[in-house]
Amino acid sequence: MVNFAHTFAQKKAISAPLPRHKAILNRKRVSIKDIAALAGVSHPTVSRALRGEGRISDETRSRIMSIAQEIGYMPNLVARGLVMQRTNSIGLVVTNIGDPFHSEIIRGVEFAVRDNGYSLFLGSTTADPEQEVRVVHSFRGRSVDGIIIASSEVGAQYAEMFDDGLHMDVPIVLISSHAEGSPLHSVTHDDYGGARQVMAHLLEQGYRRIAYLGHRFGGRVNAERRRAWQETLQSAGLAPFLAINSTETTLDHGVASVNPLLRRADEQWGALPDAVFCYNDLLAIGLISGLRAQNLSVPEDVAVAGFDGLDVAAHIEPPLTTMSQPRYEMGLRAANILLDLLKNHDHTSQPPQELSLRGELLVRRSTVRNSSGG
Amino acid sequence: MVNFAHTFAQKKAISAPLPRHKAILNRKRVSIKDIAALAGVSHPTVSRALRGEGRISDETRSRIMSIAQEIGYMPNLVARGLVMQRTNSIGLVVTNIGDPFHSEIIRGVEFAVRDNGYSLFLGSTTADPEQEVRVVHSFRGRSVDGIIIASSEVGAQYAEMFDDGLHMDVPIVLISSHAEGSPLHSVTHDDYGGARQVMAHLLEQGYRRIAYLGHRFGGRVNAERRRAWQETLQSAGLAPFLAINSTETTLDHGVASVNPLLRRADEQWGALPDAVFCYNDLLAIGLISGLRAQNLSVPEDVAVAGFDGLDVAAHIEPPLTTMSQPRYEMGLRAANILLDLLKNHDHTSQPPQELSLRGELLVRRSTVRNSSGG
DNA sequence: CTGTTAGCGCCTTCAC
DNA sequence: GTGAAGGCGCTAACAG
Repeated sequence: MVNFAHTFAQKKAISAPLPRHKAILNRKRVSIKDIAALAGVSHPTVSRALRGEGRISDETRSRIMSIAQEIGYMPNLVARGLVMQRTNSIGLVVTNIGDPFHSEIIRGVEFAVRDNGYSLFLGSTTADPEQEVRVVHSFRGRSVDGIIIASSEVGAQYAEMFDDGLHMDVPIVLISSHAEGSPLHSVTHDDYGGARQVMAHLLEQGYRRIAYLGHRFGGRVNAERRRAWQETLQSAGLAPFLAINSTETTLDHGVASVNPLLRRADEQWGALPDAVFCYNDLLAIGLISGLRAQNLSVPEDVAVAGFDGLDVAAHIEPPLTTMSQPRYEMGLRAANILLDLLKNHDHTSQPPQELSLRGELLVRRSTVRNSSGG
Repeated sequence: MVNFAHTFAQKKAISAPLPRHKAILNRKRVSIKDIAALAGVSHPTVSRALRGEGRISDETRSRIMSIAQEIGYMPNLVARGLVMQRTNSIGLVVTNIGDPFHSEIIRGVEFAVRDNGYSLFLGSTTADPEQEVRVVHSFRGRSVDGIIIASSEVGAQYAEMFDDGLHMDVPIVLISSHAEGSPLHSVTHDDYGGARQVMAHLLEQGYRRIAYLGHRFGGRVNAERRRAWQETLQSAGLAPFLAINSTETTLDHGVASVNPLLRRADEQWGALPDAVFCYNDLLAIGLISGLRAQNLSVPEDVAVAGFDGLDVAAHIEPPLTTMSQPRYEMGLRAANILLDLLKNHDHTSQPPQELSLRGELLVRRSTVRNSSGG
């Protein structure tokens, strides 16, 4: 089906020298010394030839190249990393790989990283700050050239750890850090602005008793979304506020939030909430499912809005109104910031880059009454 | 919030020696030579002390340990990897990180790997065989100790590439390979058996015109599910068969499958299909969404069954009947097989391990008429 | 118990 | 243009 020899022959020998003959890979791995012996030159010469660097006669170069390809030479990146003090690898830390928000970030980072010839270490933390620190340190032990941390629980404290901000040996870029005020490179989503948009939409639709279903351990991100909710209601002269906090942001926790939510609403308003603004889509989708199980219909009885813009949000019933974050792009941009920093050999002198991206409000039926739209 | 110094003090110095004083990490990274100089011993002695190996007086050992901790020593895993010919890292190849099926596999692998002190390289292929080969070779260049490949498009051909099956320098474990008959270590799901269960359920519910919505590039996996579908219908004396193939397995492709499906059904049966068995949950959820857009109700007009057991499948409307694969466990088991192989220094002599896991049929409302269950 | 010597595979001065 | 020597940080073999 796939002709590997052919595949190989088309690539530059140095970047991915594939063996002409299968079976060659079985031998102990060949080094530049082996090539040198076969070519009758010294290994530094082979090294230069393979990297296309230095003045070398075309004749010896092509001879070396063809031998390299013949015996299936493949540069040892570990050895190169040791001498170069640069591994061409970066580490990515996420809290939960299974969460669609994070998996899109991983996808973006992976693409950018691979596209630039780097390799990617992946580690997860399950939102445990100590585990996060442990993973970051393990990456440093691996001598990665840079680190990206999504949903950091530690955030600004890295600056303290490393004493004076960015002056650490390996640059760090944060994505949607849960921690406050990081003097570090970062890519964030405009959570406050986005949440204001959602709230404005809900008010415009005529909802007044708007509850917030938040994330107890959501740190800065949750705080921003909640603040937008609260300020919007205050500006509109609406009170009291009803907020519930979920300890995790899974579908099941969304379902489980229905009862406390309805109970609290009954206490405060003696009625159902008009609408619920959820910390994220998983909670929102779970909530809708739970409401349906209680024979409450969305949006007629209770409207629901989410946050994130998961693909599946468009395909549930009713389709979910949500603030779509450019998750893939956030990963991509974070990786590009890091790779840029790495080009500058002296990344420690760079001022912190702070990039804030805007999402897009996707209005769907879960918040729109008297409409057949989707 | 988090006291790093404290966190560190509790760990063994060798595994994660954190600095007592912040700011120490700013210095050029310290090596065992620095410690040796401070302690007035030779570096090999430091090396031995740190690894708790060899006979060393308790006095010098503890002196070395405390100096190491004091100056924030951290072993350089690149250097260690070079001399040990073993990096304590493994590579994981997936086709699409964003796909929930793969992200759960990643999660399982990552957990097992980290739990055993290994690091994880991640690469994706977008289902391109050449890209898959490229990623695998880049991992070999990184000198990973082993490789796990999910949904391989190449599969058995690795054996050919490496001439005689398992006798390659780095062991490979396949998860749900799309390619046929691999003489390689593998973890698979019993797709044929699982699909038989789904089909038996559909027949039992009285459906007769059962279509299959497949994955054109699903290889072995798709073939097995489709074969189960076809054989079940044949055994039941049902024909003709209606199968549609989607080029990708996304929600949108599920939506887009509605029209060709209904057209074909009209041609073959002059009626709607009774039920549609889908290659996976994403296609199924998209299909349901698309049917709803045409004012067709599930399961009354058309029943729909999926495959994978995504969490969200339980929370859409109607809840989706699906064959739940133990995705996380598949990743976990694959990693454990690999790690076991790695303990045996001579993994080349091991016979291929082939593990087949069984899923669980989750019957929900999308295939059950005249019922209020879910 | 500890120091000396050597080398993993590669790159980078320098000479020639 | 090319070879010789040295070292990245670590572990391994052998002395003592």
